[in-house]
Amino acid sequence: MRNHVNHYKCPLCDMTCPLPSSLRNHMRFRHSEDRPFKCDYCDYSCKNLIDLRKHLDTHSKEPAYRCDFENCSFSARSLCSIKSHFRKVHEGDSEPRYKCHVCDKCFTRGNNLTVHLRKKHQFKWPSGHPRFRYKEHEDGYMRLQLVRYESVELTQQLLRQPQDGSGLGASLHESSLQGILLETVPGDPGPEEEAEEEEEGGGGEGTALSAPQDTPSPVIHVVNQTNAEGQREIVYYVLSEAPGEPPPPTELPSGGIMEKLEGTAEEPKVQMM
DNA sequence: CAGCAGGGGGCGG
DNA sequence: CGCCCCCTGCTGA
Repeated sequence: MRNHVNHYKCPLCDMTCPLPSSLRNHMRFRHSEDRPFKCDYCDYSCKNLIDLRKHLDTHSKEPAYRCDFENCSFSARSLCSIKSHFRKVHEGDSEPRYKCHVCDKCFTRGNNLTVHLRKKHQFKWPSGHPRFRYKEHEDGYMRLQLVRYESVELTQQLLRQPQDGSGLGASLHESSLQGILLETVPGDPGPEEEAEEEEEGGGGEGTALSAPQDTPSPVIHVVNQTNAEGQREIVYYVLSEAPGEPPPPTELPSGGIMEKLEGTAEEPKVQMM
């Protein structure tokens, strides 16, 4: 009870879950090809009922969803379209809220920012992590989440076993953790302009990656590595348990959400810290 | 070409 | 369910 970490690790990938049931759920979705829910009108099949219902909407001729707002005749064939319409038209929420943390360009949708990050800044997501996560900041903007909350066990395993002899292929970053420069950032959320021996290229636009201000004192491990292709990768690991302090109520939801992202930049202007 | 937006699908919580 | 993925067509610079 002293910490909120995920204790149950998937044997097939680096996912960890807080409960056996959630791990079972994960394995069913992620590592099973069973698609017991089949569409009666086409060859489509999927893994749960919700997705099947979403698919069935695509077979209906007329829009299944209508806007509830007074005198609004907007209709759409998907629920998310209705919701985005409502936010945009009836709640005046039309300002783009997804902000690129590198060049401060704003986008209306997360996936459009994703395209921008990949094409303009050569970001990518590591294997086993199929998407970017965006986090809402104090200023209301959604920005790429550059840290991931890991369990204590997971992080210690990572730091302790740089290479696995068995080659089971299930460890965190496989055996690619050789020649790592490891740097720990103290909990002080001050301006951590900790220049390494590497020179910074472009310079000016470097938006600082700040530790979540609302967390007490997260222990952040910054792993700087070079992968097989010679590209430089930076991986952030954040322990969700700050020693001697209770987990914050605002962030770090009950399960000890873990997020990990690594950004890579092929240019020598790695600025994410 | 970059950005926006609709539609449909995947999947973690 | 919510968030993000991809694919695609449209639009303006």
